[in-house]
Amino acid sequence: MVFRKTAIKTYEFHIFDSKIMKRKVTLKHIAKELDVSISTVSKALRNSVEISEDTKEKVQAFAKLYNYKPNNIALSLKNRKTKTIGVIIPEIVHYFFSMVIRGIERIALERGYNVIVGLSNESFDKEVINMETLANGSIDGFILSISKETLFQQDYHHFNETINQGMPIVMFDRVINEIPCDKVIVDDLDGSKKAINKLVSNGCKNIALITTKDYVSVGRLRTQGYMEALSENGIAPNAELILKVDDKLEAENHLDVLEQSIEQLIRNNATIDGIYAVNELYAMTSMKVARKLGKNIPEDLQVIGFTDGVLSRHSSPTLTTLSQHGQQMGEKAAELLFDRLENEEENEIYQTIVINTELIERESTK
Amino acid sequence: MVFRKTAIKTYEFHIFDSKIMKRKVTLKHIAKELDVSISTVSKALRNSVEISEDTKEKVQAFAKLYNYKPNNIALSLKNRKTKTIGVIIPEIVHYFFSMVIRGIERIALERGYNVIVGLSNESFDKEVINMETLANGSIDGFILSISKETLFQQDYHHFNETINQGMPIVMFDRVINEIPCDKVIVDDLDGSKKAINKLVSNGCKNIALITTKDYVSVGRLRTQGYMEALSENGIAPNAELILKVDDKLEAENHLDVLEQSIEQLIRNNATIDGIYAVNELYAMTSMKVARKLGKNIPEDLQVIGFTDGVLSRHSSPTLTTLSQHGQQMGEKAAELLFDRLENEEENEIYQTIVINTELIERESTK
DNA sequence: TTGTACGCGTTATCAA
DNA sequence: TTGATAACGCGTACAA
Repeated sequence: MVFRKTAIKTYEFHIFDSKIMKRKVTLKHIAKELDVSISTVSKALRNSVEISEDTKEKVQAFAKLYNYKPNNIALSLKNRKTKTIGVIIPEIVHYFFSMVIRGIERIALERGYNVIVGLSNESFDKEVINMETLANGSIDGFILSISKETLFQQDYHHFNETINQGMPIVMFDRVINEIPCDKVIVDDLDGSKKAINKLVSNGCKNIALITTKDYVSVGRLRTQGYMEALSENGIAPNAELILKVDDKLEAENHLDVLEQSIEQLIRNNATIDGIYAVNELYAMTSMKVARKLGKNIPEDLQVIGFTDGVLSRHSSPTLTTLSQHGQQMGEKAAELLFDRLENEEENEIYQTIVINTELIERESTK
Repeated sequence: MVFRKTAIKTYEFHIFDSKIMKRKVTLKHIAKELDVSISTVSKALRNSVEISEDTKEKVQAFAKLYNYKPNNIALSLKNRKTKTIGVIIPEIVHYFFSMVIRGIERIALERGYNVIVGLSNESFDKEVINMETLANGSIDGFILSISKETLFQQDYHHFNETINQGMPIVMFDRVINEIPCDKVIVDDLDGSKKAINKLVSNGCKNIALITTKDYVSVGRLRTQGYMEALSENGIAPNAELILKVDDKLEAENHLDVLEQSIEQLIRNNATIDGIYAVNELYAMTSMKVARKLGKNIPEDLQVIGFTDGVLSRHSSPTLTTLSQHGQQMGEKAAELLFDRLENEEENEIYQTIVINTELIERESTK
């Protein structure tokens, strides 16, 4: 086996493991082969001044030939940090969450971190299990968005325990104020106001709201924004125009129930000329039902949805939405976490970063 | 500090670290505190018969009190396996890929593995970098789908090197036959035939194809299926009816170009009564353009798309599609990988599992 | 300039 | 029944 390093020097190494190398080569292998000590190899590879040029060249040539790479696990154990973070989200087949992951991943690659993804599936138990299996040394910190079940049960002990063990958490979108950690949220209240103001200034007098039950914090805030914005515009909120969908209905007929509820809402309130929905799917479904009932969009009825996703852009008519900037949220969350991890002194001051929503006007509004 | 284990025994432990425990507790801490050796603690916690009941109870009580959990990194180093796999996909904000991840994650949780996700972003370099940063001991194996750029450049050295180092790979969807590894693919050829047969039996005489350039293997196979199915139905393929979109156009105006091309296609061929598109977006866009040109769907024109996603289910009219069963593909890929990792003897026989497509009929066909 | 010893946290083997 | 030791792979302080 001949390895030519320069025009001048040529090293000859006998093949040091007659069977094909299947296991990764370690410092130990190299040391044995070149008949030096492990630490010499280690130093040589890190170009230490302690080692002679000759030895360094020889070692580096050998290492390159056998494609030596330091073992990450050993480094993690030694350094007491893994350069890996855990991301727990309720669902991945979802435009917003996958955008967040994309943002996290982008920053992680940039700053040399790996990302372990865990799905809670909106279940409290899975959220706990996922966190426990990762909190045993596998990762340096968490980025997460709380599952609906956890929000509903209001059991947050696993977050507090994790934080107490010195593992930082950054929460995004679905957060709990009481937990001491950094947070990245969207301005749900302000977003709602933007939407309602838009509808009002476009001439809407009877704006319906399609939202979720109140235990999902974002739903509650968006509802609150709707109420406040109406008041600010001198419009008295009408309970008749508010539809609270139970989104725990993960049953087969979830969509049917949704459609029926919306149909009833529109039928019972013929004067509805605007709909504000707290997510894209509710908005899409509203448009579908409205058209079925003979309403033209946006002439008879204008629709705005929270959460900008693929559906909004490709529906007919295309949907006016509030973008949450999911990727930006992910990037921000990642930066907060990495900064905290790399900051030596423990900082007990936690930030909450608010990402502004953006009204993206499309065909469903005038 | 009193810890009551049973009605009979009560242990009293003095708080062994007066400041609040921030670092995770280790065997060493426990050993020191209880004044026994580390190995005694280790054995006691694993309920070894070597250790006396008394000691076991005491150690276990203490461990529970301080919430001891073995450090995963140390175990990984010792066992030479991490129980973690790497998943490299081109894009995560994509229904199919996120379904695959969901499938992988489900099996991983079930079998006690963690999942590190890396995004290649369709770039060769990022694919290589992602693989290199993970192949240094962080994971036990890969599941991946090849980036378009890699397919285009046909440079597969990183796959071969990884496999040669004894790290197994399972490829899904976008695979290369020549690489020695397990594979999970969809029957693109057969799926296309199902679609074409459906359109033909529904009365279509002039079926257009909207596909990608040939270097994406799935696009090529789907095109081939279209051709063969037409022949089998006694219809001569017409080059005029085939539109090959260059999907490397990631530019802002990508969608515009797509729309224009499709509009031209339909204008130039007024007799088109069926469109088969190799993905959901192309199919949706076709419907949109067709309606703009005054065609009724499905009366004048029937449309089928490959890849079943959110768009198909919520468009108006809803779209008939071929489902790839992304979640099932992910589950299968994960099982193949875990089985191989847990099988002691090296098995040089690689499987290719073909997942059947399913035609999901909706409103865009009669 | 090179090598020895130690520690990261764990388990397994062997000795006491 | 318990404990000392070695090993997994690495980096570094210190000794030679």
